[in-house]
Amino acid sequence: MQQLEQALKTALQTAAQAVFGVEIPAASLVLQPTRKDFAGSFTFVTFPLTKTLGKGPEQIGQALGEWLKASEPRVSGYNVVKGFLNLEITDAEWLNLLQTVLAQPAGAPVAVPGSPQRVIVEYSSPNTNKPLHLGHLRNNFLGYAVAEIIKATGAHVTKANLVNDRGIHICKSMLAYQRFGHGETPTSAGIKGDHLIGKYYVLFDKHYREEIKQLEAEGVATDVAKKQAPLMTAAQEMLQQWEAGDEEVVGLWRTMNGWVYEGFDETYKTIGVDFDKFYYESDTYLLGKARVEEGLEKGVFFTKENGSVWVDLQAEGLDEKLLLRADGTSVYITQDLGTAELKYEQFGYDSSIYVIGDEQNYHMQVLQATLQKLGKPYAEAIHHLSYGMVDLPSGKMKSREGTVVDADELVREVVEAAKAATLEKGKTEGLSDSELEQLYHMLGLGALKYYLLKVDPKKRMLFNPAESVSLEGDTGPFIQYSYTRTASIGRKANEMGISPKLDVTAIDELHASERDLIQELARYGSVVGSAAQTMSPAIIAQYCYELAKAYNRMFVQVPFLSEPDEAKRNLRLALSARVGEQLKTALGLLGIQVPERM
RNA sequence: GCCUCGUUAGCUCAGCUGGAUAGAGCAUCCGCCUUCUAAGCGGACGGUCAGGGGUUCGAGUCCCUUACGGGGUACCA
Repeated sequence: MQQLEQALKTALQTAAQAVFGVEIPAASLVLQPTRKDFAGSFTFVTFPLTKTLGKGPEQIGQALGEWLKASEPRVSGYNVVKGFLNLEITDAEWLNLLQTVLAQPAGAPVAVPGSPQRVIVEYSSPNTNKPLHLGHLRNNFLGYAVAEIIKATGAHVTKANLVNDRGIHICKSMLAYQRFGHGETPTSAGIKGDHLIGKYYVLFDKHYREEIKQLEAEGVATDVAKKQAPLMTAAQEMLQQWEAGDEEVVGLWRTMNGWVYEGFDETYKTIGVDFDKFYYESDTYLLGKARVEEGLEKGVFFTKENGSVWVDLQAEGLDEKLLLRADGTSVYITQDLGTAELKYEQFGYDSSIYVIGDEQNYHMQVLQATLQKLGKPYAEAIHHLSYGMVDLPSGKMKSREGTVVDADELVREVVEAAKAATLEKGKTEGLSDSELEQLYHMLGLGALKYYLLKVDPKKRMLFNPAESVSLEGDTGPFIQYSYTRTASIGRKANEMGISPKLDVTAIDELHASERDLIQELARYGSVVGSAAQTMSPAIIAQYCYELAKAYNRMFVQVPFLSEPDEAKRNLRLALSARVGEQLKTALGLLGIQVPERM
């Protein structure tokens, strides 16, 4: 595709030289895809040339078009509408393009010049005090997809999960468990470990609020009550015990975190995300202090009277930021400084991506600026894939108000919806029970993943339950369905004993739907490139949709197996097979699997 | 207050470095299954691109401004 465009650009320059004796400035030498309602495939805008040439836009278009039609073999025709020169490409050139596409396997790495080679993507990064919810799903799907997309550019990618396994929030669950748990376990309760812990986190909050209410009734001011409530002080005590290595507390912490990890593992498995490396905040939270020391020695950080350590980022347009508390304990950013260094030591990345919600934009700026102050070589390599919140039709998700959408439950629902729809269609006789279960799972998750990934990550999005399980239109199952059509055609061809040999020389004319499809297929490389660069799986999702649509249009317009002309039939079978492979790999980048039948 | 992001069809979203009559899906309505999967295809309806200025051959896109909304601005994470 790029070669074709490049060739046309050079031809345009030659044309301008031959006809007008001038050079087209690089800025004006832009080709854009022709709008659907006009004939042609590439459009050159002649407006910018009117000044230098002193001629009308149409006149210029006519002259250039005429020259190209006569002298450029790739151009079969042209038309001029106002300042737009639309170029039509010969079928031979389209077939040429198809051959270069087919020369590479569909899953072959797409080289992107100047793209990073060693990449680490940190995503998921859950707290271990409650189960995953809808917001985590967006994070997980984004992280997984971005990692896969960058892999597709040939880079070496490490998927990392920084587990936030320590802190006051964990102690709250632990404390509630101690008080009200009666030795309950996930097995004895028959509840997934993460949900069990989540139950106690909620329980803590409930009792805590009762205590506050009671204190308030006794005439204590609200903010004082919040600090003085017995449960809160007990939780803080527990955190100190934990940091001091108290055996009982640490033991309980290990047990309860263990339950949570079992629960998370199960969820990760069902939603199909994975990690190459786990970091635990309990291991890394002290590492940042060494970086703070380093900054003080280098004189880029400073100490206030009370002993707290700060960095002054006002020159960078930020504020003074605290790096270490007066009592010497670390804050949020302290740990991040440590983890960044650790990751660099272990993986030597030239790009380190953090998949974190956009409420932390400022924090990430501070992190990067602070690392720059320290003169860290990897500071520039830090990229924040900042994504927007997922809103519900009822408004914001708030865990305290119980308006969160639980991840496990949501997955069950989408799979159930896929099952119901599949049974209704009744096209799956002959599949075994386990194959059917797999199919429902693929479709349900396909719908959910596509739904969450098709929106630009940076934007806040609305989660509409009905639309997330929808199977029609711009949805995952629509694309999966298109894939099964290619698979079906392939099977039938096999049964009929056809092993298509593509002979492009025997084809005199292409159908419009075939040209469109070739153009779609040829775009894939640049699509992956820009998705990787902008860290946007939405671009891949859109592409899958466009490709599937182009295929379906062709599917209803021309015959495949019953095409009498053998050369044409083979071309279509080759196109169909390629579309299937391409859809499979592209959906794979989004973590979406494809069934052979549905 | 300051910083930052957003506002496109009834709803959910596309719209690449400014380019043609602003595009999809859903919803509503109308067609198409005795030939390869109708989870499909075609068509209709639907827009003062939040408002106002500016830059230019040309602005949804760039600049300024107003309104509304989100997020941030903690010795919380």
